[in-house]
Amino acid sequence: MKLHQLRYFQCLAHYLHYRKASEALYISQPTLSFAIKELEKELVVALFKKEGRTIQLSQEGKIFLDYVSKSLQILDEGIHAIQPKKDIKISSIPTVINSFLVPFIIHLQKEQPQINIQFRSEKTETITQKILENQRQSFTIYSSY
Amino acid sequence: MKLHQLRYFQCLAHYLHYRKASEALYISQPTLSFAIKELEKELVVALFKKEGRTIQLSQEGKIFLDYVSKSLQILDEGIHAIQPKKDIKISSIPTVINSFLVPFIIHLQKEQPQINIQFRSEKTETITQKILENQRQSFTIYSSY
DNA sequence: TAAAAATACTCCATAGGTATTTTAT
DNA sequence: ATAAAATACCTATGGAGTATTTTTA
Repeated sequence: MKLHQLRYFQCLAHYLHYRKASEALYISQPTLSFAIKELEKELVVALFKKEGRTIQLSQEGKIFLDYVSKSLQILDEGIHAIQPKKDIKISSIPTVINSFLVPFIIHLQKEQPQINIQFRSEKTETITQKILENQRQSFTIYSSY
Repeated sequence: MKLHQLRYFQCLAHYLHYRKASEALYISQPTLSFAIKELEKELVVALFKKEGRTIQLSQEGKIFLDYVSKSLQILDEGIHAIQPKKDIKISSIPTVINSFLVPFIIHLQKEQPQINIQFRSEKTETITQKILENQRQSFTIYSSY
């Protein structure tokens, strides 16, 4: 049994549609079909039943989904619990804050609420001076936000 | 992250000894070392700390172990919950029951308590007749018990 | 110096892909 | 006739191994 099979199962149980689920998982439809088939083979239990061109969870599938969801949730909590707090400190000129940083940070905070972000508006000379003094690191974010 | 890495982690956390844990897992010591290292790399957290030639769980390792144990236990319960009840019906001549079947079944019941075993003592002719009538299936168990 | 873990490689099983066929409305 | 899932086949990543080196009590 593989962890990814369980995540795929959970996703397919949600969509009840191989193509849509595979898209949500960013994998191909045959890959998802194969993964589910392998999981069912190992469990010797059909997790889904075909009803014409649509699929439904089987009785065992429903039961298994409950356990898998709880199990994965606890695992994810555990992963999160041991992650060190992440700090991002950004110094920027005002123009960049308004045009680019604010929407990016709003998005980032939604996705990664554990990241602590501080930003301050400063002159270009102050920023470059701090980088040169190694008080800050400089890198470029290529973003489509 | 892989399910086997979590099981390996759990086992190593129990033995706190790579060689012993690897033996309990029926894998080689380097394979265990590599698996744990990969897991730590992915988590960006040291799960164990080396104290001379012995190892201990790190603070994060202790926390993670709690979550992993709960998560895996729920998963295992789920797997068990959807398994159909297994039935084994054995017809046998008395000699075989005493010399071979009894110790085997004692062992099997300990390992697989969900399996329902029925056995009955019968004459060779009755047994072969039942097999021929397809009331029972015949197969040979090669066992070292 | 001996026991344990880490490192360096090799190999193969399988997760993933693309192309195609089968199935059901 | 069309949309969805299954099947067939190929590729490449990484999990497992053995052999060896490094580390530490």
